[in-house]
Amino acid sequence: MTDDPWVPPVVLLAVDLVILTLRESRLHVLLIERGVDPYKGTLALPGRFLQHSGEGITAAARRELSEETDLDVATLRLEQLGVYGDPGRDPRGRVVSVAYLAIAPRLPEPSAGTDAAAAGWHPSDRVLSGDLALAFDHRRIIADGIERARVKLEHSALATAFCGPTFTITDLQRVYEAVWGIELDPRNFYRKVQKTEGFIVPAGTARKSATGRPARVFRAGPRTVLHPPLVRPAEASSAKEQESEQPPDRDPHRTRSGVSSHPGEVG
Amino acid sequence: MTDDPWVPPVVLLAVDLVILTLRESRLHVLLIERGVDPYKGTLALPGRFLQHSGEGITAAARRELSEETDLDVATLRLEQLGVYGDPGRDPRGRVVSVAYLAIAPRLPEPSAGTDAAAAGWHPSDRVLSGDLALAFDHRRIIADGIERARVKLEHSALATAFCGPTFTITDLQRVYEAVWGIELDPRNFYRKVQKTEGFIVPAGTARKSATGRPARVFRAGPRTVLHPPLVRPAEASSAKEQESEQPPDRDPHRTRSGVSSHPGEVG
DNA sequence: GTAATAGTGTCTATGAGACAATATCCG
DNA sequence: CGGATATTGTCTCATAGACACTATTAC
Repeated sequence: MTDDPWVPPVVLLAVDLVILTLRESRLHVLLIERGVDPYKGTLALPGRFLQHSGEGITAAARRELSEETDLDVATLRLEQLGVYGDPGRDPRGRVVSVAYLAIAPRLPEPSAGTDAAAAGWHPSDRVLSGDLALAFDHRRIIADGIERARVKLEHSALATAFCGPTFTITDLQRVYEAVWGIELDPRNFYRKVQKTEGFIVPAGTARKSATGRPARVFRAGPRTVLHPPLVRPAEASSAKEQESEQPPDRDPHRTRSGVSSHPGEVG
Repeated sequence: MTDDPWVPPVVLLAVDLVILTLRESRLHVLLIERGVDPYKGTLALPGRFLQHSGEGITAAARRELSEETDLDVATLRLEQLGVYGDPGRDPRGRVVSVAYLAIAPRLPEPSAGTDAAAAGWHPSDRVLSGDLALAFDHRRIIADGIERARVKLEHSALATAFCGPTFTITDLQRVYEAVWGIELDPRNFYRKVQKTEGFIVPAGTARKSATGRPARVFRAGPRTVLHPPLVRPAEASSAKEQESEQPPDRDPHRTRSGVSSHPGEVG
């Protein structure tokens, strides 16, 4: 806050959503195809400008989320990722965007939003690898969002948000494997998850599968913070990220896991 | 990003800085006393509006930092904390503020900034406890910043940023103790820090102290990410924070340590 | 039976935490 | 020397990871 009497310049404020889900054991992100310039025809994150001066930022994000998904917005969580406001990131002028991260269980095909020619799920690795062209700085926002999800999987019960109301321990393992991009030992994972009291709780009957022994079914427990954390192996960070996801380090306080993967770090 | 042809509302964009340092083994935050309304005479974070439409957000933050401290800005690190943009947080209108976290070694008394009647260091616990009145939502911003620092201490070499160019292992321990608000065993801390290769490296001669055996001197090493992390004990999180720092939970994915202590989380 | 997945038991290496013991300064 | 702090050593317990083994289904 400054007290300068002179009138400061104004900016346009937008929200962008990184909505992640699992489809066929792979991490996907929801993208829309832009219907107008700039970047007409290019894939982009769902987002919108603030509708009016009194609209809260998270309120705008929540509204956008409900437009893009058919889910009950009240059950979904939104977490602020950060601000992306480089001058020149949007040719229309000074647009500052607040990015949010949302995790969704397997969804039906998304309903096309008002301003979206098409909305659909895209594998995260295709996005990160540069296989797909993205509008604005949205590739970086997605990379930051995925890294945030990776970290949160270690320390919070976020993984259950990828699953439906009930799930098996194997389901949960697939979440970790997809987001972290590695394989885990099912037996150690099983014990680890079970031992973390309150993480998951039994939910009735066993679920039969086409083959093999039916698995017990669980639902998310009251515990939201994993203590001790479910540490991801070193490979899960260094290996995959350095080649694809992370741009050259800009700040010494970021590296392995994106402990400081928050946008806007500067030296 | 939305494609609506209609003109969206604009907001004023500001940056606010949470600058932390250690003084007499206690965590302090830099505050200025506001010279004009609103909140004239109240303590607040140093901050400013964007100077012109082409100014980058981090550039603005860096500029504000150099105004408030005499330090070489190039050596300091700025990390984005989040966006604080609730309607009504600023009586002057729709002001959205991007908060940054900076860690500083022991500084000389700060130079009064242009718009500050006075600038000075204040113990963090007095701020968090509500002992001191703060302008706007700055108490929450500070709480978020401190929590971020606590987490980063676990996973990154951030602690060295609190120290001068060289320091002893005991110096480093005091950083952890002050930020985490607990006491650590010097012997275990010593080994732990030494074992983490690249965290700190010897820097020449031993430093003599008034009493006791002189300690070896180190400087920050190349390693910026601690792997495995320097886990803080459970008491360091739950105990202190629940009473003072954290408001009632708003999101199930936050609790112990502020894994998700990023602002703006909503259900 | 076999195939396949779920779940349990066990061993080992490593790290955390407690804490005794030693080293090196000042006076 | 005694007081104080630094540094090293050692012991114990808990956990992670590897992996053999048993259980329960479908066919």
